[in-house]
Amino acid sequence: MFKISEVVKQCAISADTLRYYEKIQLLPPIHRNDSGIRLYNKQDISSISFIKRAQYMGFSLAEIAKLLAFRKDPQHAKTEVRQLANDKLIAINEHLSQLKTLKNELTLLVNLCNAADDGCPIIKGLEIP
Amino acid sequence: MFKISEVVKQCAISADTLRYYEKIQLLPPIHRNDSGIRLYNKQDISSISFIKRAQYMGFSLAEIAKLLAFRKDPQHAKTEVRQLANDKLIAINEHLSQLKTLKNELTLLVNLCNAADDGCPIIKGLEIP
DNA sequence: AGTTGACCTAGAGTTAACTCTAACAGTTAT
DNA sequence: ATAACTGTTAGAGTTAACTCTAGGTCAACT
Repeated sequence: MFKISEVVKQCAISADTLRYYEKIQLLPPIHRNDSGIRLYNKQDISSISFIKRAQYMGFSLAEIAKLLAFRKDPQHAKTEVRQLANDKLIAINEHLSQLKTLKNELTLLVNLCNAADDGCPIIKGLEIP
Repeated sequence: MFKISEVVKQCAISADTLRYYEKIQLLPPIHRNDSGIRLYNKQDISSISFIKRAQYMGFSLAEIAKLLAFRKDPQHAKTEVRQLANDKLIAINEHLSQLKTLKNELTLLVNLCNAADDGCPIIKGLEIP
């Protein structure tokens, strides 16, 4: 059983965020001691790690809530979760190609900038369209 | 001179957004006719295109405000704008590598999902750490 | 006994970038 | 002339995901 400060350290998350997750029911009501202090158990820690990892992987908290629900009933999860992941992959690919384009354009402009005498080519580049 | 509805079509932007940009002084006060109707001139259209393009390129409205200011005084812009673009490039590279990792992990999990019999490997994959 | 320090709460504030609402005015079409 | 359309405003609401504030309790040290 871990007090909130221990979870803060272990999971690299703020106490506010932990309480917030509980408030929005992303986490279940956490067990309390007689003084009302939250005591997180291993399952809670596992859920928090799950949340952080899923978040890093691009899932929103709303999506993570579904994933956590599915985690309790894996038999029924397969199709829906795969759909969720597939949708994410499509979005990520779109995002990736946009970022690559942006990177190329910016790199070009920054390089041009090193050579230019008059004005700033970054500004000019943005003016073209 | 273009009425707001024309700008909406030409620039693929909402009237609300145009008025919002003027309110936050990203755009200058737009010329009005006797009835108080906004009439955008070519310079305004150019600024709006500039904004949209810069936005697509990953600049925030706050950054774009600076770029627009610099656009009026290109002589002094070079260093600062290049710095802005350089910072953006660094952030984009970071973002790109994170997205690539995420894509690889998700692809792997989705592929595993096709083969699994018990539970959902996406869920299990998230549980590992 | 007193003072930190960690913890608690409800609720407000933050951020970016819109988006919507209500209520009104002027323009165009029939 | 009347209905429909397009425009106007100030200001409130939205979204996600926190983050902070004020005011309080409780346990541990000095």
